[in-house]
Amino acid sequence: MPAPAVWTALADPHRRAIVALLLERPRPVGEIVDACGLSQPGTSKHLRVLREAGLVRVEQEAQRRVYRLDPAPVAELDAWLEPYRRLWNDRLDALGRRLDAHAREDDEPAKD
Amino acid sequence: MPAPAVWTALADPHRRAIVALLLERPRPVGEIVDACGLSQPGTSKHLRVLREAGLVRVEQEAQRRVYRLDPAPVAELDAWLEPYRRLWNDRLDALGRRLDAHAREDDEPAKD
DNA sequence: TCCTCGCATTCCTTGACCGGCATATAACCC
DNA sequence: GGGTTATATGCCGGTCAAGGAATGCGAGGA
Repeated sequence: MPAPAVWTALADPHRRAIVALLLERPRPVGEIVDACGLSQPGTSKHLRVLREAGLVRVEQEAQRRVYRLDPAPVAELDAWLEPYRRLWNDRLDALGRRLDAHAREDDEPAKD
Repeated sequence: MPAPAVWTALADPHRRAIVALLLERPRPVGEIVDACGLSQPGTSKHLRVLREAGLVRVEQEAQRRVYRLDPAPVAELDAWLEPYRRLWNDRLDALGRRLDAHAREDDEPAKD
């Protein structure tokens, strides 16, 4: 169960964009500012939210601060999804069974 | 890429609770009201948000309305997570490689 | 037909969040 | 030390969401 802060952090499109940027590689703030077309203070505040949610980590590198994605909370999201995967796996299984059935009786008229 | 509405819908803890309830089985509104300890109108409004995000579907059954989880948006969430899985899979792979290396040179002194 | 049950919608108030601006802070360079 | 670069924080106005109370509305039952 991901921390609620993770959900609220990812609820904002700008922050999801930032997370996507950091997926490619770690970046200093200035680069993020340029990429997400927001003011520097605004970007910094979003980074704060992501930081406090544990989604990103900062590393001070000379006068710049490099932000890096932390995999753990995203992994928790993945774990949260786990029980839901049954939903569409069951559907695929059922579809597979019906396809198998059709293959075995492939010269009978369709009954569906 | 899940619709933004899916993210905002799941950002609320009450709505996540409702989704978890509907994961077990479809339920009429009254049951959801009892379970999530919220007023009936409040619950109904949350259900509306979930409905408009496509996360749930309603089926009128006599005088009751039965809500049922729709797998598609959750599957989109799963797809969104896909590129991020590399993050912790890479870590596991690296760990695995190091374990293999240790196994192969298991009488040499550790160099890490 | 009237009444009741189950649910949705509306109005309202409060609180949270978003974005911009101005400003503080900290590290580096001269 | 003074100035510059890079980032964070505080304040403010606008917007939007959440929860409660009252109400609307359709389906069934007497």
